[in-house]
Amino acid sequence: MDSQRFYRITKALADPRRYEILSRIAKCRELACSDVRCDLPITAATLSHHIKELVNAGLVELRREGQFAHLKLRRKVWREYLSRLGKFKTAKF
Amino acid sequence: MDSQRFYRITKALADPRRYEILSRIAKCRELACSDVRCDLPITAATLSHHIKELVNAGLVELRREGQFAHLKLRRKVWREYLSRLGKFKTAKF
DNA sequence: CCTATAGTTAGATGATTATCTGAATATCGA
DNA sequence: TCGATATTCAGATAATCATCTAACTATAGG
Repeated sequence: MDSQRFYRITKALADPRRYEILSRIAKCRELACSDVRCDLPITAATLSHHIKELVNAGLVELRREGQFAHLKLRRKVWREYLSRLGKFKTAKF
Repeated sequence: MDSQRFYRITKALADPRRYEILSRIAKCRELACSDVRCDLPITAATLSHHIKELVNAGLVELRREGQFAHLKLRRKVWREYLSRLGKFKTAKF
């Protein structure tokens, strides 16, 4: 994982609303935007903005099918992110 | 680790400069502010601001001794953060 | 005491960004 | 074709925040 992706992911996680959105996506195999939003107090436009950030960061994959956009966590990327964060502390104290 | 601390940490990591600062602190047992800053292109005031965020997030411990403020990564908190992030993905796909 | 060094605080500024509204596009079902 | 639903886009706004300068406190060493 290169630094640019790493920082984009870190930034993407930093907004609580976006984190919640990602969390919902992660709990399912796949989820449509409208299902993500169901009881969140945000407009569709705002959700669309957050989804774009998550896709840009490489954390979420978007598959279009008819009227729907299906979202999926890219679990490999997520694992790579955790792995890089885990290597952060190099010294052993 | 409660949600407030979790979000503060996530936010604290989201600025690349602050991440670099934390990274420097993590590589040592303890480090003075001036040593953290040595070759960073920021003013002492800016560093002070970042340090405050890291301390507020609970990631860094500050020990005063004479003119110096010694900084140390709170490794237990860091481990707890990683652990919570790791539990993020509950579904198994 | 004086000066240099370490760090903090207060206030200003400019950039980023989360959110909205309103309009647009696309697809589906009747 | 018409209306409903899903999503996106463009532009505006308000909040957040990284950074600076300038002034401040505190300590160490002559």
